[in-house]
Amino acid sequence: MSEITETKITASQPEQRELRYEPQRIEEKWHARWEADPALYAAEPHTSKRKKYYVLEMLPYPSGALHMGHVRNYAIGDALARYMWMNGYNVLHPMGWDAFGLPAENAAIKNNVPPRQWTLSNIAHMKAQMKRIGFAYDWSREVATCLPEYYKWNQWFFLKLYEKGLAYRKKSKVNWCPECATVLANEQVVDGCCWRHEETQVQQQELEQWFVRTTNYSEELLAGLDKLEGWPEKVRTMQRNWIGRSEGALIDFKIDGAISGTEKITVFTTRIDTIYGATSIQLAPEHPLVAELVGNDPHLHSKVEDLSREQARAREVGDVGTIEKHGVFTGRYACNPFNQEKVPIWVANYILMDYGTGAIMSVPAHDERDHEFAQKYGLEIRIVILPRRIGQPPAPGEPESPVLPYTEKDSLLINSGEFSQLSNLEAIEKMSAFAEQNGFGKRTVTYRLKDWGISRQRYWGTPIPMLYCEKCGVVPVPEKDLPVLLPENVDITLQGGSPLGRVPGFVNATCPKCGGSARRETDTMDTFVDSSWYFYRYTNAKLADRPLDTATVNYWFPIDQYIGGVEHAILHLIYSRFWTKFMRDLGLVKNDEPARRLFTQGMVIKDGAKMSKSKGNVVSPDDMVAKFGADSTRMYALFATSPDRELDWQEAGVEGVHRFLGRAYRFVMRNAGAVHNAPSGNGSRGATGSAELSPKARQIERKLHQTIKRISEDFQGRWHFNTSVAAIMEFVNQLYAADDEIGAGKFPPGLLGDVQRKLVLMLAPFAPYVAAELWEMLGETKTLLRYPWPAFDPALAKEDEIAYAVQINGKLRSHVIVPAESPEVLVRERALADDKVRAAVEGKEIAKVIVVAGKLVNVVVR
RNA sequence: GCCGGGAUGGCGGAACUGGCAGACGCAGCGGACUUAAAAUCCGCAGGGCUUAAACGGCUCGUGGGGGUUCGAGUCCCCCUCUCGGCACCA
Repeated sequence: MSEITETKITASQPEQRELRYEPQRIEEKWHARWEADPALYAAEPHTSKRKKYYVLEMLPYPSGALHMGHVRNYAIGDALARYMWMNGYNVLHPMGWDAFGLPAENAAIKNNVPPRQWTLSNIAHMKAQMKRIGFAYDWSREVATCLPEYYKWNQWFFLKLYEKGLAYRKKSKVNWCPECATVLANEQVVDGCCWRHEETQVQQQELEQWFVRTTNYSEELLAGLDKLEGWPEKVRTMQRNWIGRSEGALIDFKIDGAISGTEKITVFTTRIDTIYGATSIQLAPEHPLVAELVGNDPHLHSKVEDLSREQARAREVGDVGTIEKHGVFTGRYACNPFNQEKVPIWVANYILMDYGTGAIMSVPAHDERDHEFAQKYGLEIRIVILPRRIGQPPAPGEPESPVLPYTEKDSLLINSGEFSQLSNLEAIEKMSAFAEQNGFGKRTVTYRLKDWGISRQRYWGTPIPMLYCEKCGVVPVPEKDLPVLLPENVDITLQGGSPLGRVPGFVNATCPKCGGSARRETDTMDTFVDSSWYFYRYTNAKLADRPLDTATVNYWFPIDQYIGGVEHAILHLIYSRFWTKFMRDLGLVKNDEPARRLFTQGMVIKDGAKMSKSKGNVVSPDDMVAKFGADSTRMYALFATSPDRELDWQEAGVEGVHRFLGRAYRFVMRNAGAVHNAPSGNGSRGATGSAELSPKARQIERKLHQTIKRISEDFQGRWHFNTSVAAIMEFVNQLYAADDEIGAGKFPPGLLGDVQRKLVLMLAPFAPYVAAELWEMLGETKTLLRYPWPAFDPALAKEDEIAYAVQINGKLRSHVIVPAESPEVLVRERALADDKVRAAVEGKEIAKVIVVAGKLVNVVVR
């Protein structure tokens, strides 16, 4: 690899120069040719007889440079795209940029570069990197979300959301990251910290915010998961948990001694069957009733304040769930509607206002948290469910005292009035119905999923197209006035409030309704809005008067294969599912889900740890490409392990792939000439009949077909491209092993030509540069992307003979070689005739002989 | 705590529905070519024992313990470690 030696050889042995695999030379040549290659463009709908196939990799944030995770992601998608082209599909394989976002502003502050400039130059650089690596993207459809041509449609969608009542404004407690100086969505808070600043604790603040009613689609977002069979179960589970549906009931407890205007507390429970065990009511510190219950009692008041603070702090730190439970008795009582019992009303720090009703009935006997709390404060623990029929002994390992949330079918209610003796599942049914009939409760469904807060107090994002008029109130910007342009030359600082609020030319506007003066909304949209629908825009990226063309979208959608990191399992993938459903309801698209299949690739690590600047273990794609070439870099990313697993980057492994490509390259270099004039066989044998093949040639032919079979199956099935690459390596190794015959010109030229063409075709999805070079060398002119993927002939792939493993009592002792498809009796006979078997069996009784067709014989002796 | 991955040579990893564990690659060792080195080509290669050596033979071996089976990396039960996700959600 050293340059010194290279020069020397070039000088002293010019004839060897050609045999040397020089990726830089090859890749630069093809890189230039592909710059304007129409083969990379998808055909417009119905202009091609090919079936459509939409393969999409998640669009990157233009942070400055590609990292190995990108390379891996795109290498997977690109291999698939190329394979699908070769299999006759009209492939849409686009790329774009998730170009709004905070890092551009941080860079602006740090380096005094305008965000737009910083972003666009990053895009230019990263696009050049992608092209250098040879990804076959249709760049005519490129999208950058920070350009008005794109974000205009974010604003348009926002107006539609507003029109449909799906966007609304409310003052609410929000997650505030002091580092970003902006609000975060719930989804962007990780362990109480900002998703971008893992060290920065999120604070709670009250602000007027725009929200999108994602919860309108809770049920459909959940139900749709069952149908997404092409999505990883892991992602579906994560989304199910995130949506967090629970069925339960709302139950009213009358407050003893009415308070002004309010006389009941409504609790939410999923376990109405335990209601006879409720020994207190617990309210969240923020519950609106608390203030009234506390009244003028200063002691109680400060106690509640403490509880509230404890909860807020726990939330900020992210260890809600582990803090010590505290509470305070309000001195008041409420009435259990089932048994008319008076239970004390408490306020507790473990009750959350934003789930259910912010009030619970506490059942210490059958809920761990309530149990802990009751023990601490000496509240009654009353068992109302037994885990089994009375009179039956406890099963081994079953606790005598069932202080557990029993849900088994044969669990039994006790001490529950007329509901005693019912199983708890029956009880849930009957008690819910009873509560509804008597007007003090009703069945309900609660979700954990919240509406999506999209307001960001940042500059580099899509302006929210709304106006505030003193006379008319909140007024949407008329569609014809879109886009609301993001002003340039804005002074960006991290001081509080939206930067746009300090741009008078932006803020001051005219009310479209009354013509009076109005103030513009100065917040921008969460960048997850941008990425919620970008893949639709690719189908017609230049459309000027609409976000998309429905007919074109309907041709391409749903996405056939979406590929990206699992870190987007919740955020991006829930928002974009929501957006699709919203678009469908607008009549813009007809698909319910954006993507039929989703693949989440594993992370790229180095030395067992995530690559990071602080650890100093970052491997730059540029370095790899410079050292070993793009083909080796991307092929290694597929070879090192299967795409779904974590990949430990080893430079020596890249070098190994480079060596392999060199072997393949040299093989074709040496043998291409021999076949130029030979008939180009459509069958693998060309002009030569089967009978004339030497054993070695027959073996090569067989291996060829076996290899095509393996790779085709890997693409269609499990995507274990690591074994696909290994299979090609094995094949090339066999070609070298036959070099005595091939080198001596003893191989039929038809076969030799076929072998080389198909070898190149198989390399094409993984190492497109060297494949293109060798393809040309073989005298082929048609571009590889439009050349059909080779078919395999099962008859030619079949072995003539099979070596059966022979075991004695399950231990390998020998092998016997028999013709393929020998009947079982023959295999058995040959195995028993084997010397080692006879020796082992000598004087013993053969109990059984097991023959596994095509694999082994096991002789069981006693 | 709950849910879901994972644990296989010196290393990355193969073994697809139970059937020859370690494909392929890296590192290593030996040889060919070379004045020499690099590059290239060929070969060896899980551990232990046996053998002067080679061949061969025996034996142990897929995180640990048990089980099912003619046969288990693969299936079942229990446990350890590890990585991800969720976590007072009532």
